[in-house]
Amino acid sequence: MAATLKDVAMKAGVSTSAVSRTFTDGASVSDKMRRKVQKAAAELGYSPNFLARSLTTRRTKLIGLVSNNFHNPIFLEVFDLFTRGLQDRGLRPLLVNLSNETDPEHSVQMLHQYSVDGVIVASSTLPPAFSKAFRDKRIPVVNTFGRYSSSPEVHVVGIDNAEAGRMAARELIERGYKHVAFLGGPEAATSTQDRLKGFLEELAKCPTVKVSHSFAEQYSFQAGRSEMLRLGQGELAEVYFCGDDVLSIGVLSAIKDLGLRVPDDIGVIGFNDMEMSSWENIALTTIHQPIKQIINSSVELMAAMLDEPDRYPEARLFPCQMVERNTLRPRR
Amino acid sequence: MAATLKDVAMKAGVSTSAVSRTFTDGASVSDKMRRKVQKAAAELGYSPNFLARSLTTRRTKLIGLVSNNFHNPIFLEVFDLFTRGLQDRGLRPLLVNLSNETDPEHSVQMLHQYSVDGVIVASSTLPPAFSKAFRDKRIPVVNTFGRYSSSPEVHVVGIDNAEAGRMAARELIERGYKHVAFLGGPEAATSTQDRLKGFLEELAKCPTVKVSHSFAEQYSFQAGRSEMLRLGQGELAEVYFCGDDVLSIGVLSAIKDLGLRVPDDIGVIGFNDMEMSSWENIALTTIHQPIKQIINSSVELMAAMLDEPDRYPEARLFPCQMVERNTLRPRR
DNA sequence: GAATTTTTTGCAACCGGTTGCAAAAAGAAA
DNA sequence: TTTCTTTTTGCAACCGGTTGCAAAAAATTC
Repeated sequence: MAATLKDVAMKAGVSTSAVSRTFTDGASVSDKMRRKVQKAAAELGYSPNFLARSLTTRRTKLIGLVSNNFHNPIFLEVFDLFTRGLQDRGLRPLLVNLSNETDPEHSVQMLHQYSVDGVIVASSTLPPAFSKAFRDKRIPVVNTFGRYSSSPEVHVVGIDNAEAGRMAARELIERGYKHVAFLGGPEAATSTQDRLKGFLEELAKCPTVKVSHSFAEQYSFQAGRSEMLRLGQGELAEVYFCGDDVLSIGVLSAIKDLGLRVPDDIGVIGFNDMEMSSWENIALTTIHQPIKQIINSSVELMAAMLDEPDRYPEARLFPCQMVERNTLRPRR
Repeated sequence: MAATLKDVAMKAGVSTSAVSRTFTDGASVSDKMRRKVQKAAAELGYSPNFLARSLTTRRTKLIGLVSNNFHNPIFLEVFDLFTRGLQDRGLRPLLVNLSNETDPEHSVQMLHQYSVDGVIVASSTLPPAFSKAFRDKRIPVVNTFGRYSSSPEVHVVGIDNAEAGRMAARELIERGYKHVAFLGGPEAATSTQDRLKGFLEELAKCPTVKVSHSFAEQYSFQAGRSEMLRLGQGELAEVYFCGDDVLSIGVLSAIKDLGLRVPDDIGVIGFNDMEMSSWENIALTTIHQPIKQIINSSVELMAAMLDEPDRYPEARLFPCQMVERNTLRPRR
């Protein structure tokens, strides 16, 4: 149906190579030829077929964007930033939702079959083995929000979760809390483990502060809420460091139902600083994860890898920042 | 690098056709041959290249998923449902973020160049001309959340926004409100116009009820909040029908700052029923838009169009439902 | 104007698959 | 066994492009 290269060549009375060259930048064509071809192309409404082209160039400009986190509002910001960043570089995101996928290996193969130029794994809960599966197929991969390791096997862009945990601990100590608690996301997630580790590490330096911890079943409002309601049955800590903002908001809701006031009776500090946390009726004090920088850097790194596939793996870590709002008692 | 059809054929000592046929279902191959080929393929780690295949089959299984709404939390649910629905049918979403795209025509061409099998336009704010551009290129298109028209030129799946407006009006009348207001999203959006039209239409039947209306600049918390704060300077209505839940939440926040109580002093009814609206600390009374059904139906329709590209355009409309929570005074 | 260099162009092979067609092989009927 | 059907297989052309190479054309130098 649509016009092909051959049609244009015929119409312009030139060889197919000439047409191909007019549509490839950097190729050798005279101005006269280019004009002639462009005229014919315009008349036929021709534009080159990227997929056919990719067969010889071995470049599709397709990037697999894989995630399993379609319930945390912060991921809408993530998708927005990724799609724009990729588009700005002429790359196209092929979105893969791993939420109910039984066999991640299946996705690896599928992306391979679509000849994606690279894959971005945007998740802090997927096992590192998943990202490595792409590397084994020699597909460039960036694990955004992945676990920091001193000897990374794939590129990781994100934050140092252990340091973030320490930061939260220091903040709570400074504010004079004497009984603090960690309310993490899924226990199996590496981000949860690392944040808890850092948190406990720092608090170990202050033996006078009592520490406890527990986990919500997932990063969601209801999970945070029900975990907090459960905790409300027993003795409560003075402040809760939550693994994620959406969890924190669930916790805030539970605290209200328990008849307590924030931050007077009980404090809450979140993690991520998603847009919603700044809403005036929420006003969550939280630790800001610089997702804009993280994502831009991920895209940049991916673009660099397309030119240099065997780049030595690196970890790019960005510092987090406290964002003071209304859910923690003031500093002394 | 990766093994090709030819490699497998050579290794198995058969023709390339035989290999191709073992990987095409419905093709004529003997069991013996199939086993022989599969063995060789397994040893080489071969799997067919979808893009090369698409050249002859003229099917890529790629579906363009276009949206310009990456800030409304409900769209995370939308993307989740779309990606899963498409994946379940072996289709692959190529995500396009139209937010900062100056020239939508550019996206049309790009999707054409990637030979997508179809395009889903998920937006209630994009002009109908955009969807039509795909149809003009003979690319199957479904406009999800699009405007209902009695003579649609492209497939539309969504709700009857005018009817939704009427529904809201009836609800408020029943509850005895005597001064009601419409607080819509962007005035240019067809969904806003249609809802307002229905709303006014129904209220015109009750001349005793006073009606006013205004618009927020976009579907966002801050837009809703600042519009409500502005309205707070003058005389307020008894109840506000908001164009969207996220807008409503901004409105609720403003009302709180104005020192008023919901629903005693002032009522709010939202639209969409996104997950967040059910959170206990929000508990927004709203009109539920059946997005699950809408999206499943869109995917189903898209799948059907792949087999029958010239299907006569239809409008698929789903009824909305009131969801009673805590932001409206009780029915009398 | 001839010789030399540089640029432009077309030929033909190739990228990794699919498929119509006819020949070969296998199975059924006589 | 022979003949007729049916199934399986391979050949070769094709899908829509790109590209190395050598020939042709244009530009430069003497």
